[in-house]
Amino acid sequence: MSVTDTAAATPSPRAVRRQETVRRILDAAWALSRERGLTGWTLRDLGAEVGMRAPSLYVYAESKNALFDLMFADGYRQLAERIEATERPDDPRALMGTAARLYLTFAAEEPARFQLLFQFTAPGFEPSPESMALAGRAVGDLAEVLVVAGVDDPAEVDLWTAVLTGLASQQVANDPDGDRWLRLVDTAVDRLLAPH
Amino acid sequence: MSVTDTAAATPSPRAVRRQETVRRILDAAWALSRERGLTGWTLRDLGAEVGMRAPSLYVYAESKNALFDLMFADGYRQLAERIEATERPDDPRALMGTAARLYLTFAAEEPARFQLLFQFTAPGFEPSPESMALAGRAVGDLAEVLVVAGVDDPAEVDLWTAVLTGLASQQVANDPDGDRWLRLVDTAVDRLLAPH
DNA sequence: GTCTATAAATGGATAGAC
DNA sequence: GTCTATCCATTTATAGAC
Repeated sequence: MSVTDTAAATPSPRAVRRQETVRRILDAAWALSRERGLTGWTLRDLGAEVGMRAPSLYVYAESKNALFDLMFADGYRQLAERIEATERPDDPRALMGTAARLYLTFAAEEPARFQLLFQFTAPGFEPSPESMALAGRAVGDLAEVLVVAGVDDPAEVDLWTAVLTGLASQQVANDPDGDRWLRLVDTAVDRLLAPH
Repeated sequence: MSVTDTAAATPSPRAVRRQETVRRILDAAWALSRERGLTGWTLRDLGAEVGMRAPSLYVYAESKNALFDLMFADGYRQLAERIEATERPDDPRALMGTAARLYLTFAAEEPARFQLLFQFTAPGFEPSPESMALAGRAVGDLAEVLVVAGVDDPAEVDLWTAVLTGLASQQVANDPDGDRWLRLVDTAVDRLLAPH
């Protein structure tokens, strides 16, 4: 095992420091995106926010797109954590409602994150295969919940993703500080899940 | 009445030529947006497409945002025409289905137009009050159809706009050349309209 | 109304010193 | 790892000739 091995059980102090700096950069990037939108800041701005000059950022990401990719992966990691931390009701209808509310509140609480993760709104950005795998896992989790609720038609998964992202995007775009679309989630679940 | 009055019953030849040039510019802008995305072209590109240099465009629009606003208004005019040209079934359920299909196909056939009209995806662009009035009229038309279908709760209008834009955005983003979400429209109408 | 020329500003990225 | 300095490309917009 090499001295610089970052996957070591006890990572080197150097690797730890590096990870901490990446964390600070990501936090700053989210903060700027929250304040000015996903495309509303430059590398200079980000450097200033984190306490360094723009060129120094290249030590941690080889391009601005690579930075978006770090944010993309970070966002899906946050979603996965949220899913893991949420209690799963036994009742299928309740489970479905919980899942829908989870996705919607996650989307609505950080519009910029929602746009990056679900609407690919960053110009010219395409997620790396590794990041896409994280995204696929999230959709898989939703499909899994649907199966428990007795819905196993792939077309149903499409319908649900459309409805959930539709509610989220209306909420984020037209009532970012309110709950005008958030509070429709139970109605939507009832209608979509009604016997048919 | 002045000689340059553009609202005259018989517009001056000069005004006609100007309108024709604006039309050519708009067509070129839509073509470029279709090929490269709404933000994928510059004023230079647009000028080249229409057969002039970038600075000449300023004769017809005082800024790039003003150009987006012309496109925005043009898009809603296209939607209004489409609505007007569509037969309205007497049966409320059939009417609702027709309206939903109209919106969805309109959105899906030109992703860039959908993004500009319904997702405000152009950077820094905000529609003028005049253009927003056109947009409001379109939502009003949908609400009107819902009333005919026996749905008059404002929250229902919100739910419908969310579902329709959700289906449209998934279609546009994930299956631009197919109909994976388009074909879900009747299912969606049935579920949302089911007695409750 | 269209052109050439150019301003003015932005912003991603690199070189090389420390 | 961070810095200064700078490159280089892009792009909106303006001035003024034709």
